[in-house]
Amino acid sequence: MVLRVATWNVNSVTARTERVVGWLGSAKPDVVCLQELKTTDEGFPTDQVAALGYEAATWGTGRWNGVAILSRVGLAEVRRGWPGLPEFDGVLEPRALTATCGPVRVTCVYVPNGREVGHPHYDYKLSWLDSLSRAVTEPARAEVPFAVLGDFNIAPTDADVWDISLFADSTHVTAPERARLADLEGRGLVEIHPRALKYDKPFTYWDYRQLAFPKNNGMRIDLVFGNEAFAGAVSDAFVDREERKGKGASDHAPVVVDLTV
DNA sequence: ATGGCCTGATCTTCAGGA
Repeated sequence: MVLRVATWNVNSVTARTERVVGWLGSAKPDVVCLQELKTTDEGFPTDQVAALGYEAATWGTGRWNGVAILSRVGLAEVRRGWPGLPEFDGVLEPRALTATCGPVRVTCVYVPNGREVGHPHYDYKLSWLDSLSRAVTEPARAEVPFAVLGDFNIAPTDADVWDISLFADSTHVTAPERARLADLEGRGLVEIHPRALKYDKPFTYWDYRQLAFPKNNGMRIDLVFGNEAFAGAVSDAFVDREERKGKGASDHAPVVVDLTV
């Protein structure tokens, strides 16, 4: 079967409901990982996505963070986080959700931002990523197609930001962060590189400020890592840049991966 | 015009985002 899997940081599913529902209807993904819901489980527009045929697993606690997995090919064995998931300021934040959706198992992640190098949130980001690596060790080796996908808040290479000279001493591009991505690859996951539909680089995020989108001052921080079974089934992958356009857009564009499984 | 954003809550100002 052909399966379309996507990840998208929606920057508030409440503010974005119309755009999310519209995109589901036009892109017709089978499985979607959403990040930054910025609402509670009760606040998620479950009925509106159900009307399009999607089951929804959510983990949202309020104003910050929040992740969901939508599926129209089945939704089973849902797990919130994993044992050993670090807390920040004593709070277990809703940043990871895993589910089996038909033939694939997916882990949806919203990796901590880090704020500034040296900030406690940066240390939290690195610890969180270490915890992720441990959590994916087993599914990475499994025969079931598995992917971890979401907003990693890391640009894998210098080419994944519009101007690396502006990122000296910044989060998102540091060696310790990138080492965590390499660690995922060391556990048998490979990065699925999306095509850009315009310009040369498949950026996934453009700041709302300073005309970043029209200038294409973007970053590629929404990433997909698949195990061998998942990567071997990929037929196409691209960034749906069109969704970043217009009034009421998220500051992130969806990353879409097509599989033949 | 040489700076230009968006969200939700603590709500007319702020933190956080990246």
